[in-house]
Amino acid sequence: MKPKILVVDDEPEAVELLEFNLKQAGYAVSAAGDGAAALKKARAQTPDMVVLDVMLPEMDGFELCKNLRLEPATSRVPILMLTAKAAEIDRVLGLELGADDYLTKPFSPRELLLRIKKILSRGAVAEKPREQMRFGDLVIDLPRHLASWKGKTIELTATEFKLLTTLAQRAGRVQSRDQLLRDVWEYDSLIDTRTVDTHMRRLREKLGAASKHLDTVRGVGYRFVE
Amino acid sequence: MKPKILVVDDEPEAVELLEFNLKQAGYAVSAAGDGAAALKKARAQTPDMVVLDVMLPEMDGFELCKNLRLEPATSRVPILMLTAKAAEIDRVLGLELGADDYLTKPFSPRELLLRIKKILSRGAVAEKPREQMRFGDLVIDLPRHLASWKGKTIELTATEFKLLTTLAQRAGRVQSRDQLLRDVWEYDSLIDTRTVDTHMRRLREKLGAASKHLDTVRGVGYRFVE
DNA sequence: AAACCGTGTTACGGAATGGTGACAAACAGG
DNA sequence: CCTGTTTGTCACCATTCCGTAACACGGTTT
Repeated sequence: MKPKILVVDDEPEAVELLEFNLKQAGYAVSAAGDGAAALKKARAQTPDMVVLDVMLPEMDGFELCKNLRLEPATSRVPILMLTAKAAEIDRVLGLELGADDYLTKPFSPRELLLRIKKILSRGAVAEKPREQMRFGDLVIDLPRHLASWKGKTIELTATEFKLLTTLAQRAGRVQSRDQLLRDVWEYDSLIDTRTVDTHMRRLREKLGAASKHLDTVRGVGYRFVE
Repeated sequence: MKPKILVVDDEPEAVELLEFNLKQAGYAVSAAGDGAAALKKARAQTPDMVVLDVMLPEMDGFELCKNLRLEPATSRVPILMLTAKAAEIDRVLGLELGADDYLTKPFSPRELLLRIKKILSRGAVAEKPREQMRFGDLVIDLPRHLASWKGKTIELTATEFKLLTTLAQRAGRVQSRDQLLRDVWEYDSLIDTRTVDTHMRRLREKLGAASKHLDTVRGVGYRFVE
């Protein structure tokens, strides 16, 4: 599972540039153009990191940073601040705001990626994906894009495979349909759809006996059990 | 009011060194030499933070960390791990253990104090909902969406589960029916309050012996007791 | 002691939920 | 351009779940 990064900047070109570079580097990126939207997205997605421009309309970066720290859901998410003035640095990193690092504009993409990597590797969150998983007779191999049951490979389509791996990597924890739509389909909008159900059905059909690992939690979502 | 810090290490000299530095910096310090003693002290004092050496006789640091997280009284206390090997870091900070930060030996006192200050400044505000709770033989696991009694899972519907967790997270405090309707059902209007009663009954029935945790407070509401 | 209040208990019909089969659009490969 | 596969959506149905009403019970008040 790629680390999720939330980019907050009011200039569309800046967002686009950041987004391109981060995606290139293998991160999952979402963006927000103002403080209110950023708070909302952060709450909903709990990203692994927030990259945040100080200059924002309405709620400025400082304010947003404080708010992120105040909410239980986001208080521990690392924050990287983008600032124009070197004079602000002390305040940014101080206890009052508690950002994890800063960058002064202009900066190179390489510089940015280095900072991000450093913060994430420091271990704030960073749940690195397991490349191969085995649950009894069920083996899932990510790089080979293969799933097998008792040594016999199971033919899965791309979506089915991604759904299976997403569930398996969070084994034990229930995933809501919305979460799955975001993580597997990469939808932002919350369309009410039975799509997830249908794909679960197809997945179960193909897995056969191995489908005992896929639990339905009525009223909540689905869960992979070991 | 000085923040209380519990230091856990089996080497007396190490404890002394830590104690000196922390007291110098204005913290109230207590110490424990092994896992069992640490658990007992943590329960009794509920410190603001635990500094914990991984290498311990009997119960090692990992085990202790897990146990601290499981008990309601200490599950939210930030933990700073002292570890010798960089290889262990992932596990320490991962979901399984959930320490808040780590330091590799050897480290300077200044470094230690910086980490502590940072964690405390953040954790003071962050009352994040507990993901797992244990009350005697009753275990409630939010992400897995599972409740169990003496290791045996209890089948609960979505609403019943939410009702149980809502009460358990505010253990000790009485919740009025209106409050429960707001928090569990997310209703604004005042509908028939007997709905809560009915669900409490179903919950008690399914919990069996564990229903001793659910108190009725006549004329007020319900309360979860430990 | 009787009326009363708050809660426990039981039962039931409507509503929500998820499984299933079918289908058409989108897509990929030759 | 054709063909077979994949994928999102829909309608239908069995099942489960939930809210309400009605009644029973015990403690409290008058």
